Amino acid sequence: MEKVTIKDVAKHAGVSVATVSRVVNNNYYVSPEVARTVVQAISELKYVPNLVARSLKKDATFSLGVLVSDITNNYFIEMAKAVEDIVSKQGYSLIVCSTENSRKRELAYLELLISRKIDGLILNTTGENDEYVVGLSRKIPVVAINRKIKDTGFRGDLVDSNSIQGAYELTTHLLDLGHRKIFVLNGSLSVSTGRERFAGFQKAMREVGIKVTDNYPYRYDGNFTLEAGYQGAAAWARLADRPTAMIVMNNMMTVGALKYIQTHGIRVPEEMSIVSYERIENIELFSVQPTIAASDPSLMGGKVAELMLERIQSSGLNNREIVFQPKLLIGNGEGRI
Amino acid sequence: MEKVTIKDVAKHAGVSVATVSRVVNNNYYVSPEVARTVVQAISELKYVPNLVARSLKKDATFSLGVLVSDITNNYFIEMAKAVEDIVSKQGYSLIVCSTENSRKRELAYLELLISRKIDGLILNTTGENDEYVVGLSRKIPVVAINRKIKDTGFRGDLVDSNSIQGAYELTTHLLDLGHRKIFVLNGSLSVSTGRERFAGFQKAMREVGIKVTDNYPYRYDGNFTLEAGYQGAAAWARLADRPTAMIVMNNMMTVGALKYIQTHGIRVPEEMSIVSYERIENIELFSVQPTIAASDPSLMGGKVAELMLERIQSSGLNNREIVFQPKLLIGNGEGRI
DNA sequence: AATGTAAAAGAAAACGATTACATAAGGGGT
DNA sequence: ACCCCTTATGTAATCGTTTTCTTTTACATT
Repeated sequence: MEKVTIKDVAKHAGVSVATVSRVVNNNYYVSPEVARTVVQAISELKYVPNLVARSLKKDATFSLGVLVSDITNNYFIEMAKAVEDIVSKQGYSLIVCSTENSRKRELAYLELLISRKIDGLILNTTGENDEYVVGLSRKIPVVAINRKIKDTGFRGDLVDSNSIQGAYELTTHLLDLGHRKIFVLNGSLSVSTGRERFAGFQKAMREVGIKVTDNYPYRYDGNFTLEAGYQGAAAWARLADRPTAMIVMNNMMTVGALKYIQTHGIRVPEEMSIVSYERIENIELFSVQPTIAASDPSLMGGKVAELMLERIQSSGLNNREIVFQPKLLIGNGEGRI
Repeated sequence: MEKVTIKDVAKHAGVSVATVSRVVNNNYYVSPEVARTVVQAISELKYVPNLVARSLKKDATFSLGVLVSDITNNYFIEMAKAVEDIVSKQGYSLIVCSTENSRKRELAYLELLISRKIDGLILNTTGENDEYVVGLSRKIPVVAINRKIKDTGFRGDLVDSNSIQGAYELTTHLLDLGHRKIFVLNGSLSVSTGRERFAGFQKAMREVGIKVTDNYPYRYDGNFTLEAGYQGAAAWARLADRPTAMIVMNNMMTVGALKYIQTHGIRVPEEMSIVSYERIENIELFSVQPTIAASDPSLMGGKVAELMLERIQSSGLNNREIVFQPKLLIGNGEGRI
């Protein structure tokens, strides 16, 4: 009753452990009769193979590490779910961890996952341990999501949303509505996503003749968190000449900004228009529904899974980059000037 | 460079593997000088212990299975996060899986987790494999969340929200506002949560002299999903004599119902008042903000972690039940009749 | 009849740790 | 001088699998 191993099955079936193993993995000559006996014994004893032992021997754990910046962000959950849906069919499990954008946490989790011998890593990098990640990337398959691995020498894939394009389109949308004084609520400029979204904003502004330099006055550099969004909106509110519009570079910050807006009774879009990058869960039910630029996290997750499985199967693949084009979903958070 | 094991470290440091192991686990006599050499060797070779091998030997994987009905439900994410925060300090990792309330999926995950040799199971049961779970519960520590394990013989803990009380208070709240025709949007009656919330509703109704029998006309039995919520609201809408209020038994269904309400232009609370069980993420930003009864998932998760760690450490504990009292958070989704 | 090959099964060596057991040196107590 | 205990280290067994060797048998080919 307690702890039945392959040995017990072998004894019970009157065969060697090798034979039992062969039946379990059915990948070698075993006569039908013996196989039947073994199957019988397995079900009688309720034997279930010890995956830990198997992992040790096979040097493969059939588990994948997923390291995202914020597990509270529904966007990542959707993505992880899509990944799981696919890889679980091949027997893989996910260990999902949240770095909270902390260098230390990320490193600690990376080390933990490595010692747990994960077969592959799916990483939304903080950008602060990228040298380490580069090292990893030549030991195990790595697929980066949304944020590029900074260091050269990285060996792996990237599944990204076209941040420049998305931010460009959001900005253009505001410009088309007549806005010229636009507040930009940036994400972390230390990660590619943050920089590129800002670049997309700059590009659109430049096209209407507005130079957005480093000391652009209508700007708040946040770190993609709810709190940063709240603070960013507060920074907007403190300005003497409040911009008529605001572009927020991710969903969490947008929620934070909306909370500020809500609690301070700011009328949208009369006093301020707001647009945002990335999907927000249940936005259809919000009283203020910002227009958003977004790529489908399920689709992205599907691609991540696909690349990962390929990379696990065949080594020596070149780096690949899959870039999704964000779509604009028009809301009610912006008005014509 | 590739794959450095304890043997390599031993050789490099000129000691036996046993000594290296002792240094790594520092739980046995090792002279300071030798220890220093070993530490040196470890860092030079960048040795990291293989947790798979350790698990096999120690018969402990330091990983916990978390099986919830719906990983898309922020409520469970918050809870899982709280659990992780605590158990990770003791070196435990979480494998989180989503059953989608499917018997088959739950069973498959249970078997997978067992063969992965998890040290403990945290389970939001579907109620359909409870005999199996009872069996498990006498092999590894099990902590149930929100839903009771049906079968007798279960050996483990339960962390729950007082469903009867929560539903009772929500109903009473509506009754106090003058409502008498109240539509009830039930969750799965096959799980304790669903049954108890319904019972709480019945109790409150009985107190004002209304018998809610099995063929109560204002009722829809859903299964805690978004889709069920949508359908439930549709069922309400189809009634000739629409009840003036609706009580929805979990957050996902409430979101579904709100979506129906939104897309069909039903005015809240003029045409219908709505109250709900469990927190909804970002409800502050909704245009309709139902009053909710909820227990704090972080607090509950903290308790779950605590019970689990205790159960891992000492065997032979009695079953424990921790019941959180839900609090009413008043919104704007209901009106006086 | 001799030989080659495929099918079937077992014995035993891994995988990378932990740990029970054995051994030895150094001191303190008598 | 003897014994015993503590400290320090090594040897080897073990955890539960998979898999490489073997060996044996049976059958087809010549």
